[in-house]
Amino acid sequence: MEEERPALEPDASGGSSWAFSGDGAAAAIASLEDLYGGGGGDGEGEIGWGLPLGPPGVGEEGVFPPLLEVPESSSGSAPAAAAAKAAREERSDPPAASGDAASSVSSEEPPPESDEKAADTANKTSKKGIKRTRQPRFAFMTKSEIDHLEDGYRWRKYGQKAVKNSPFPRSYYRCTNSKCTVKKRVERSSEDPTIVITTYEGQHCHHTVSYPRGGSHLHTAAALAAAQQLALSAPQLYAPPSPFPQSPSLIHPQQEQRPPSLLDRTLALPAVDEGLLGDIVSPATRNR
DNA sequence: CGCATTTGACCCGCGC
DNA sequence: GCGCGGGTCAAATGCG
Repeated sequence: MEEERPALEPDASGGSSWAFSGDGAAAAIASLEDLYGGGGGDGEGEIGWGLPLGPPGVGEEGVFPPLLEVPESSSGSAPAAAAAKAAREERSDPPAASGDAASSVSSEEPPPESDEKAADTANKTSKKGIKRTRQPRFAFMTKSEIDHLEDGYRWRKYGQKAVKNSPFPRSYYRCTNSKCTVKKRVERSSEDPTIVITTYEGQHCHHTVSYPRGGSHLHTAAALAAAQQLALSAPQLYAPPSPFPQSPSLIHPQQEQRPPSLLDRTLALPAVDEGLLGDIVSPATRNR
C-alpha cells in the first residue's frame, strides 16, 4: 500500500508532524469524511476541496490556505440554532459597526426564507425584529495538540457544549472586537483527537491584533485566517462587494518559528449550514 | 481592576 | 406533542 500511502503520514520529526502530498489532501479529507461521513449527503451544493497550494516551504508544517466556504442557502434546512441565534444576536449586536462588514456579507446570502423564519421567531420575542445576517462559514481541520489556535485575532470564549457522538466538547468563541461579529467554533474530531476542527463564521471587520499573547502557534492558524479572507475575496467562491481587510502577511506564516508541538497541517473544509462535522464533508466527496 | 474563562440554564427549531 | 441537540447568555470565579 505504498502507492496509496495514507494521505497523512506521521512525520518522524515530532510525531505530530505529517508529511503531505498533493493527492494526499483529498485522501486526507476522505479519511476525515470517513470519520464524519454520516451519509445523507446529496449532491446539493457541490463543493470543492482545498488542496495544498502553498509552496513546499510550508509543506513541512502543512498549511493549506485554500479553503472552501459554503453558501448556507444550498442547504434546505435552516439551522435551528440559526433562528434562535438570530433572535438573540440582534439582542446586543451593534449593527452599526458590524453592519459595515456584515452587510456586505449578507448581500451574498439569501436573506429570504431563513430570514423570514428568523424574523418570525424574532417577532415572537418582539423587540428583536432585526434581520440577522448569516455569515459564511469556513471549517478547518488542523492537526494540533491545542484546541484554540492563535490566528492573529483575539477571541473570547462564550460557551462550551458537549457534542453528540463525540467525547470532546465544542467551544464557542467570539472575536473580542466589539465591532466584529465573527464567531469561531472549535472541536476535536472524535475519531482522531489530534485533529482540531475550527469553524469560522463571518468576517473580521478589522485587522488582526499584534498577537498580544505572544501568538505562538500562530503560523497555521494565521493561515486559516488568511485563507478565510482569501476565500471571501475569491470571485469563484464569493465576491463580496466590500473587500475585507486582508492580511497578506498572514498568507505565509511560515516565518513563524512554530512552537514545539503543534499543528502540522491544516485542511480547509466547507462548513455547511447544517452543522459542523457531518456537514463539513462535501457531499460530492462523500459520494466519491 | 479589568479581562478572560467556566459552567449551568435557557431558548429554539427539528425530527420522531 | 415531546424530546433532543445545538447555540448563546449571564453570573461567578480566577488570573494578570
